Amino acid sequence: MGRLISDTVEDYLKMIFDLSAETDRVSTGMIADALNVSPASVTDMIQRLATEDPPLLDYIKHQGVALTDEGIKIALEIIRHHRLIELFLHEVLGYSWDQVHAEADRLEHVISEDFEERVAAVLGDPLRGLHGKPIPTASLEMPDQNTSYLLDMRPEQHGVIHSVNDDDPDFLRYLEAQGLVPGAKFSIVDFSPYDNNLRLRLSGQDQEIVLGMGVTTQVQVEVLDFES
Amino acid sequence: MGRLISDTVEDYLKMIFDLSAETDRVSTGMIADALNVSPASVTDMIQRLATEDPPLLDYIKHQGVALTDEGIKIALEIIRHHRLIELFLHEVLGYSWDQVHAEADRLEHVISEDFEERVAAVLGDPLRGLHGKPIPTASLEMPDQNTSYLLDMRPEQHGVIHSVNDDDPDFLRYLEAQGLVPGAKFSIVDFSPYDNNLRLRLSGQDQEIVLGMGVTTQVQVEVLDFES
DNA sequence: TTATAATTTTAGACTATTCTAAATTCCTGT
DNA sequence: ACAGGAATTTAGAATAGTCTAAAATTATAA
Repeated sequence: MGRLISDTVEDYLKMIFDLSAETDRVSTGMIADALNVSPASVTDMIQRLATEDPPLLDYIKHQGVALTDEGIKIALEIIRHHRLIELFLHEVLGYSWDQVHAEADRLEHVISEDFEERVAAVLGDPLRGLHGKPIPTASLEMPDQNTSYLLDMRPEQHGVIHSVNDDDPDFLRYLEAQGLVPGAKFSIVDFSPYDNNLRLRLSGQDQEIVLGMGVTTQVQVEVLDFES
Repeated sequence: MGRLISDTVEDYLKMIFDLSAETDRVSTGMIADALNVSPASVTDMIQRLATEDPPLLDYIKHQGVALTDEGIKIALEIIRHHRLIELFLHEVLGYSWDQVHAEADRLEHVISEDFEERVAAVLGDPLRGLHGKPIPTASLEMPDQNTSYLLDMRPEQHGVIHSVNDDDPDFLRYLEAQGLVPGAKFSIVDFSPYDNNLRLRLSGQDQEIVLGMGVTTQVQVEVLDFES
């Protein structure tokens, strides 16, 4: 417990956790892009984290990294902070859903366990964040969510928006304007295989909307068995 | 405005502001003691801050430093953050008055202007902090408070507790147990010139309490013209 | 007023994080 | 199977902040 983890290290671990959703091993280049630092800096850092005691990363030269259990624990702690803070900023201080991310990115590193607990209590121990993502539990379990990407849905299928990426305020305002918020139900009307565009209709709305990969890769859904 | 001020620099400026209440020029040694760093580190830092553009400190070798107007502005910004956050933690999250300081010391550096404004609004733009100290206004004016130290009061005088130092949780719990909280009225009963002990009675209480310099130097009061 | 003590400053070094540029390794396509 | 290009790693350096030990300055006090 008593390890001294810098904000920078926390950012690396959190980002590697996110990127691990895509690939088994996360490459130096992916991390560098995501964190806006040079690949050389990433190599330095991951080598350091892999030789910590206990190691936070499992690193194989030229093959990228995977988080160790220890690394996962730290990442989940920060992700829990982040999502609780986002919800708190919205519920208690009236932030809009596109404003919360930047503030949470700074606060997540400095709050105490006590702060975390009190915020969770005020919010009623929420299971999901403002953008739909699950919040790791106090004992750092990440609930399974049986979701898929909107990208992979096809005509005739029905679904409900589960969660969206929270890091781009413009994108979030766009989604909200379209009604693409967690909980919104929809049916797929058409799919265009050449550009991967999806045409869908939100339940309760007449108009159809067409979404390209810039959107469909950023939105996670639950597929429903029938229209409801 | 767009200067990049590190947390460390903010801590130096805040501390120098506090110490400036005592002396005109603040010495290297005082800062080193207060921040728990070596005198050599302080010399390095104050030389740097005095040669910033614009300078944050006015520094004369071997004679200590004073804040420039620019330095004062930054210090007041952080002090405003600190005191708003302390109040917020108490009012909204139920922290006790001895718990708030450590948390505020970390949060004060990372909150945005937006956060500051929203918290101030939720709290109703308070003028005084949890421990009685004035809160700098949004435009960074520090309200005058016409107070003196409890230390300097003498028998027959009456007063009201204005504010107390917030940085020692044990001390704060002790004060609370004694009823020595901002707003409490009292009369001085006796003064012992050899040990500087003061005997006083809180209004509404029969029992008298004796306080030494360890307490009376840490408590600020408003002197009242008559008992009320 | 001069020696001694206290304080402050300088010098040199360490850690964390970052960078650029050069070297190395891996992968892919012919 | 190997040449070229892409990705990664190494090497060397910068900055912010800290330290200890030594040198310099100021203050004290006989």
